Amino acid sequence: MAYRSTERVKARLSASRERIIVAALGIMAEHGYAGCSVAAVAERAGVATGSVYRHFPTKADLFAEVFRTASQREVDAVARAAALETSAAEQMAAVVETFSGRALQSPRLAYALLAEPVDPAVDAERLVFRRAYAELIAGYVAAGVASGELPPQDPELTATALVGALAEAMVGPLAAGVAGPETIPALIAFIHRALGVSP
Amino acid sequence: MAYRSTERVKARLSASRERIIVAALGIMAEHGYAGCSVAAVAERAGVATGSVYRHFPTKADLFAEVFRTASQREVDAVARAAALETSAAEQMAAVVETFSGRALQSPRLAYALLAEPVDPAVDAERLVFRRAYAELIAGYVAAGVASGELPPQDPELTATALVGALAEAMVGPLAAGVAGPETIPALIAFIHRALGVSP
DNA sequence: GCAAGGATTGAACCATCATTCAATCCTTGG
DNA sequence: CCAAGGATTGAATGATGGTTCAATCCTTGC
Repeated sequence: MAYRSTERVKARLSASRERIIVAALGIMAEHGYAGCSVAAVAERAGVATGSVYRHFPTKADLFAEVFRTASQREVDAVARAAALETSAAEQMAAVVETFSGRALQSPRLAYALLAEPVDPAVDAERLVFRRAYAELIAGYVAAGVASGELPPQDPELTATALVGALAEAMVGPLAAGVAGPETIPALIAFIHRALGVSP
Repeated sequence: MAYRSTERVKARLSASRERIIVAALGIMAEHGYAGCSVAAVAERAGVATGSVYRHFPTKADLFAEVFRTASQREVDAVARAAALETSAAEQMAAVVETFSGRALQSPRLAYALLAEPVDPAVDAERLVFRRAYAELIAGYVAAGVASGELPPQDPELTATALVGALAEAMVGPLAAGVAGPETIPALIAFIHRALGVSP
């Protein structure tokens, strides 16, 4: 027994794995999911095609993880921004501003995460992403209802519908490349009405 | 010149074409877009694989037309139901009821039309579908704003966001197979709030 | 330095379908 | 009935791109 994987090797392995994920994310942000062949990801990561399969059993598994990582980052950013606010109305305004601001900052990535046609197995990960947003929003809605700031409603349904509204309202601007400056305030107004925020 | 296509032949051709579209729709409704190989469509239509290409230059063109046909049917049904109502509030309630009712009636088809991963060229057709709904709704919203039933708002944005909300709220139930009986009334309540319908 | 065995390579492999096309069948006008 | 030529067939073709694997390289402990 002359070889057993040691810390140094393990570190290199996990660095490779990380580079592959970062490379995949980078290509997604630049060329969308469509540009993400395994060969392209491998080349950008500086490894051979076959090495990708040391770390991920299939391409779908790799991209499930990529989606998970990227999505988590988005949800975290939105949650962080919303947590600075106190009322449900302000929290939701922060959600919209952060979500749209980040999406417009990286439109290609946002489009890939939200709407680009992808492998069905990866698409499933999108549901998780959207549900994470919905959970976040549902929390704010429930608190708002409990405190009397918002009228009685099913927080889950409201949150799900709002996620859909937000995503749909962004797809147009993302395709166009920019959103008119009035889009985001108008969207916030819409969402405030939908929540039943009293004017 | 001993052969020139005659009426009878033209009729047979267009019947074939129609059968192909119907077959494609049927398979979509039963097995989703994923089950729609050209060979499967051809077999169901009772023609050879190659004959499909007498009528459509590519598979994407075939399915663009299939999506267009199916979508138009949906939009028409919704428009017909909404046209029976007079206030924006009632019109939107009719939109939601018709849309969700039909979706839950043919969940597989609804999922394919709304959210299933498809060829990018076909996906583009979905945008048209969603925009058609948005236009329809925008008309009702604009009328409601003009009559003073609804508060001032950008009808296009409201309509787009509502389409997103509606679609998103249906994806869960479509995946689960059924919607709880309270889902639709709750969705109507949400949409009424979002429109600013006074209670 | 060396043998053991894991890590890495990248060209070959292969599965999946969309698409094509040579052969065949049918329809038409004479 | 015939010849012309379009319609139809379905097996072969081909493109794509994920996946594999024999060969090679590296690392480890002695």
